[in-house]
Amino acid sequence: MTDQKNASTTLDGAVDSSTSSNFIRSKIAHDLKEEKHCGRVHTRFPPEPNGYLHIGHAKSICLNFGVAAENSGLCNLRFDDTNPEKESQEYVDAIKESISWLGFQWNGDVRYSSNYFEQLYAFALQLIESGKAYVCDLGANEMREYRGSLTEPGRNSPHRDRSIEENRDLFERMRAGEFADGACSLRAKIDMASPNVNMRDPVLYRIRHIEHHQTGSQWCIYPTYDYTHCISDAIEGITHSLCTLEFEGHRPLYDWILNSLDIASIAAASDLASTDNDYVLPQQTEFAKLKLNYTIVGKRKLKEMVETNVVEGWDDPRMPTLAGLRRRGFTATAIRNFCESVGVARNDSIVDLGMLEHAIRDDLDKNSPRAMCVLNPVTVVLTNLPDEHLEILSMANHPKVDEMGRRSVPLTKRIVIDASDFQEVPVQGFKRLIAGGEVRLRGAYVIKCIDVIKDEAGKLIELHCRVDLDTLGKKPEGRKVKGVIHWVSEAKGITLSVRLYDRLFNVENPESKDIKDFRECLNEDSLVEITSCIAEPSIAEEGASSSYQFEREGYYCLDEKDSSENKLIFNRTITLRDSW
RNA sequence: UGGGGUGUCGCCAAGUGGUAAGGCACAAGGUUUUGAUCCUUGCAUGCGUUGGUUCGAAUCCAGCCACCCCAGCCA
Repeated sequence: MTDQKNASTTLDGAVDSSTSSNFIRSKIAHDLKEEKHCGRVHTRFPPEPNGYLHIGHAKSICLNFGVAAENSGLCNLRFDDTNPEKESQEYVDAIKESISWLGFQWNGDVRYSSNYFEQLYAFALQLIESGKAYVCDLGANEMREYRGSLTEPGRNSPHRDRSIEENRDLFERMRAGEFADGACSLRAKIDMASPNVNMRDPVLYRIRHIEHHQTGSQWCIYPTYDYTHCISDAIEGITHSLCTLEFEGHRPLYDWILNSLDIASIAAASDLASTDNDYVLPQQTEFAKLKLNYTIVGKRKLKEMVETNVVEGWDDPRMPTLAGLRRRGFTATAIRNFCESVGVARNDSIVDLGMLEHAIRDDLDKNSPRAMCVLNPVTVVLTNLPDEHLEILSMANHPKVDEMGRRSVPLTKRIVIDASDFQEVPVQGFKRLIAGGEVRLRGAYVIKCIDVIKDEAGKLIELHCRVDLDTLGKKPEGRKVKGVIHWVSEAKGITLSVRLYDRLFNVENPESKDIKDFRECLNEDSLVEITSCIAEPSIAEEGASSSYQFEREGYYCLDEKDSSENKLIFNRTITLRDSW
């Protein structure tokens, strides 16, 4: 397991404690008051290990772990691994890693639905014995025909009335491997005419002669989600089974399965068997998924983006995965605050990316040390300084937090400033350096541009400026200088690369049905790399932070994966707000 | 067209019959050696719509409209 200590990358690690009411919190409070589950609150986060976790999962994680913690309850981590075809150990590991990073600790050992395969099988036998399940030989296509449509009832399978003995025998032989994939399945005997198509004799078990990442070749029949999920919840003593809205129509099935089983046998198979709690069945409650504009959170599409190299991997900093956001420089605190601010409701909604951006700026502003880095360097010669001038200036690491200490910044005769901070003929409202004008060098002196040096083609070579030596730490006399720009010593600065990230898609809703292929709306400029940036030397010193606010530019973090000792690469997490 | 859901400010979202919280965004001021942060102010006579009940309705009732989910041996 990963270290939970470093879960939060912030200094204080505080998550906003201001929580607002939502219908799930209210329901739990109500259930507690009624002593519905003997005062217990036990939730679970149940991902299928078929991909990496993304920002949408973060909402569910925060909800499940959050409501448990708020009520002195527990939250399990359970991998819903009933479809080995799409799953892998790599995903299991990545998911655990992301949850820990977010700062949550699951109750006890990691669970797997596959832990319960033997119990699930026994319960299936129980259903067969009570005449509530049967083995059906219909193929997938035939089954679809028999199911009817949204407006027409289905028809009973010709195998629906097999005897209990025959069903038991067939099911045992399914397990024993006597049948090929798809040859038959175990189905619940409910109602082929139900207006809820989920209740038209759903499949409980299917045959798959395939290796499972947890159980190897032990099984060749695998239980379906609908059959597995409710029973797994019941076994783990889950009180509140929280899931997203699309499972709403499955709730009657969730309840049907649990109510069709002998409750004493469920209680006996459950984690609560050895306690003196009265056994109460879990209840499913649905909430709306988190969607973000300009973002795709569909696992299938994210996977496709990885596989077709639209991005460089699941942890590409442009990805909405937790691994990607982390590499981009998002903190766990920011993500948790964001999830809290978004709330939990039943409305289909698309949250504005601005909310996520606010959450990360808010956290980083409070906790990131400041440094100066010039992205597009232009040389400035401070003409009235001696050639060998070397002055060490002390600057605060944070403008408001003294405890973050100070750093040393060298000033030399030749420095660099950003190309965008100089305009020979300024546009209206420009308050940086202009020919003949003055500007403050952040943390240092006021300088005045006295000469603009160009080559024959008119291309800017360098700027000659005079330093007003009487302006260190004080305002110049008799005039006001409104502009402040950042700078770095040309000789003492260190060269590094910076990756500027932007949204991956240039349309608000890349998951909209009007868009056939997400490739149509890819933002070509989602990654721009600049390789000749110059930063103050403190960022490469022993014990330096891995994330900074590069003043006047934005928040950046070291890319640990691609940086090497002689080549630092910083990822831009987010720009500063820019109201100019 | 069957069933299940949802409609409160540009985006989230509280609100559960007593006269529309909050956040984001936006706008205007102020502070500032980051055009950042911070502070202050503004931002729904209105709660999909039409009727009804009531002294009083976003909240209750009826109709209508819009959108979402369900016809995998996926989850």
